[in-house]
Amino acid sequence: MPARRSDQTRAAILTAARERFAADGYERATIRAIATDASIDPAMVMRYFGNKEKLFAAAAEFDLRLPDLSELPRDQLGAALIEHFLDRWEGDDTLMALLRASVTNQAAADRMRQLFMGQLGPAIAKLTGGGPDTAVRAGLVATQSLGLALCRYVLALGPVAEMPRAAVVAWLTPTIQHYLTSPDPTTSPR
Amino acid sequence: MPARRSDQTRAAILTAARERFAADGYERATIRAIATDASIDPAMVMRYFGNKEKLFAAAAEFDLRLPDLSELPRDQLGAALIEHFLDRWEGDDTLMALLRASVTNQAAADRMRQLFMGQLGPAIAKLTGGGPDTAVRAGLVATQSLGLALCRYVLALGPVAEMPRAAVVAWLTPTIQHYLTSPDPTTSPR
DNA sequence: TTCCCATGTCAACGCTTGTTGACCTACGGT
DNA sequence: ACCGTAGGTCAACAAGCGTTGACATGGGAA
Repeated sequence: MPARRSDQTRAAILTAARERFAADGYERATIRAIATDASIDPAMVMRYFGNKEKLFAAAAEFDLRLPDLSELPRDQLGAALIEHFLDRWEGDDTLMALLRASVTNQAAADRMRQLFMGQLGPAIAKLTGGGPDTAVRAGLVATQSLGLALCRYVLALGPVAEMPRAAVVAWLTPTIQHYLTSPDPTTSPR
Repeated sequence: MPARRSDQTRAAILTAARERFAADGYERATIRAIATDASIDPAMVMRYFGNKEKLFAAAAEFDLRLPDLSELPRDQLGAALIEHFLDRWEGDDTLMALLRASVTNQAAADRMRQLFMGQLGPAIAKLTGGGPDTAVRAGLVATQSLGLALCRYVLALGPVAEMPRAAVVAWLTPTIQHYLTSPDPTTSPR
């Protein structure tokens, strides 16, 4: 299939959509604004993507691209995961768009779930051997990762937003490491 | 000042507003829907609260009601804080409304910041003696607490949402304890 | 009773939104 | 040169929004 001339327009729309959804969330990001950013007519967006819902679905496609954790020394898992998350957050607004939208949009929330349960879950399963607590561990990592993103990038909570990247890694490493490798505290309360 | 008859209506509006903001976020929660829930006319909302912005400000008033942490044994701080947060989240939709709105609404984000920096910060300062890392510690506690709320109550991430309260406390206690009492890892890297 | 003000109702406004369909334009194959 | 079609423009639609102002009502003070 030859490269159509319209692919350029499609790409421009997707980029503008990602930026708007990331900055404004699902409902405040208007098709008109996205079209203006992409220097085209709003009707083009409809022609290429059908409706706003499908546009978001296309713009919010994302892959965590998790490295193979089973090849890492066990005590470096936490640091590696955080570094990777920070990498995936910066330089691409897709996760930002996903987070901002997932709070009020059902489809975005679904995709967020799929990201952390369907991608992070299996990656962790390779470490734990697929024990029954695997999903719980993935969920716990999600709470800390998303909480960090929320406070650092969305809410811009002073100290968290200004903290240098190295400090974030230093503080969060033990936490993630704990969720990944500590024995399940609910099976042996003491 | 005698109890006016309208106070009942005001209260009904505020309750309905909190529920709608909590369930739908700021923009999708409409004044018309709130008025219907409160069994009154939309114009009443305007008369009592001026506009949507002020209605939200009134509905989202909140106090963390943090206990005096300095009276607790140092090794029970983490568990006590989590228990308290879970208590404040359940049985009152205000925090839910605040979280859902703060992702797209500036005023809500401001209030969230004020909650965690202006209330949690000072409470932690009484523990650390007000060192320069106090605000950072408060921020870190915020990341884990809000991340938990996001995954458990908003996104309903399977395992995190279904985990019994006791399991949440058991898993998160070491994390919060770490943020509160561990020596700053950035000042002595090794 | 009379009057007044707090309380509440109603219909409409101006605006923005997602979405649609009719229309224009230009270029590549024949 | 012709023409079909991919690509793009334009104006308008219906619906929903926050918000407003004119109008009803009803109970307590005089």
